[in-house]
Amino acid sequence: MLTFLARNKLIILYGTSLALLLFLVKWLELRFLIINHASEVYIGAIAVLFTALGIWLALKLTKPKIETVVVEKAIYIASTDFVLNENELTKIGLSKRELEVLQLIANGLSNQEIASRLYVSLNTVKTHSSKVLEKLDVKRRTQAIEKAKRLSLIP
Amino acid sequence: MLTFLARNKLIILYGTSLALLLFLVKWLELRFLIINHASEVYIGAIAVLFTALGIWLALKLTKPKIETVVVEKAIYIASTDFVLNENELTKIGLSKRELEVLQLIANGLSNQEIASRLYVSLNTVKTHSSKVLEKLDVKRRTQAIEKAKRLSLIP
DNA sequence: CCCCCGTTCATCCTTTCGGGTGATTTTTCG
DNA sequence: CGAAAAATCACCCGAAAGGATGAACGGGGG
Repeated sequence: MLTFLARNKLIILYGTSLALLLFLVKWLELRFLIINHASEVYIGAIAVLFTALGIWLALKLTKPKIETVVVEKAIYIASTDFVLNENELTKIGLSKRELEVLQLIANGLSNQEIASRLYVSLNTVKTHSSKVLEKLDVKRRTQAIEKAKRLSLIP
Repeated sequence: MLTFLARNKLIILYGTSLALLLFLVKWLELRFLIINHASEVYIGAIAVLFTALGIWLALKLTKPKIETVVVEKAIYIASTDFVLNENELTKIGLSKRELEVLQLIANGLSNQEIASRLYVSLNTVKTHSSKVLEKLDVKRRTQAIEKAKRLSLIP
């Protein structure tokens, strides 16, 4: 019931207004029929009155347009956690020992220092280091470091 | 003159319309005075006509109001942009050239490749490289890279 | 004018890295 | 169990990096 009133609010308003207007017209018509020689004033009044009514109705009936503007707001997230890229690791085929040596190289250790750290000989480290360069398809350890970080093999 | 017209555009338009309406009213009045017994129809027609005219005028004279609603949409972006740590750079005292060479070392270039890139001799690059190691207080370029990244001197 | 700093370049020498070749031992997997 | 892969080790040699020393030049500031 209330929804019916709300939905048809404009129609009811317009209908009531027209009914009132017709009543007003009839009433004015009867009064001016008595004063017969004043018909020109009567007509002029009606013209102005109903023009104003039309303007009022038009302003009431037009709804303002609603325009939605979407503004994208960038929120930056610092990503500092390293996650090993297992896919790349499998693809490149580094062994556990080779990856270990690569990490120590990237930490700035010399071959001899790595050998001491891992309790192996310098020759062993050189062998692993060479395999790392070969599998990463690079020419020197600085390139290996850069590529391994880029591929998320080392942090 | 033109500004007067532009500023009073509505007034002039409304006045002209009213003049036209009065003319129309007078004209209709003369025609319906001839057919005297049809005064009721005449009045009804005037009422409807001028209501429509008012509506038309209102639509022409008023622009529809546009209401703008701004909606913010959050977009999350991982922050990968490097920001140089100027404090550390000043503290360590690397020159522009030295920093440039360090960056190229970290990109995996050999000394000879850096020399070609910068149009200088290999000796010049070795000199800068040595100064970089000295100022960073490290023993080899892999250590320099690691430290420079840690201190946000290079991306 | 002198001093300092940055840039460039050279030379000599040492150390480290990287390529190549080969072998042995250990571990993993079908 | 046997084959393949991984790990370990050795040796030779050249390339590259790094240390030390020195010099020349230009620009800026006192």
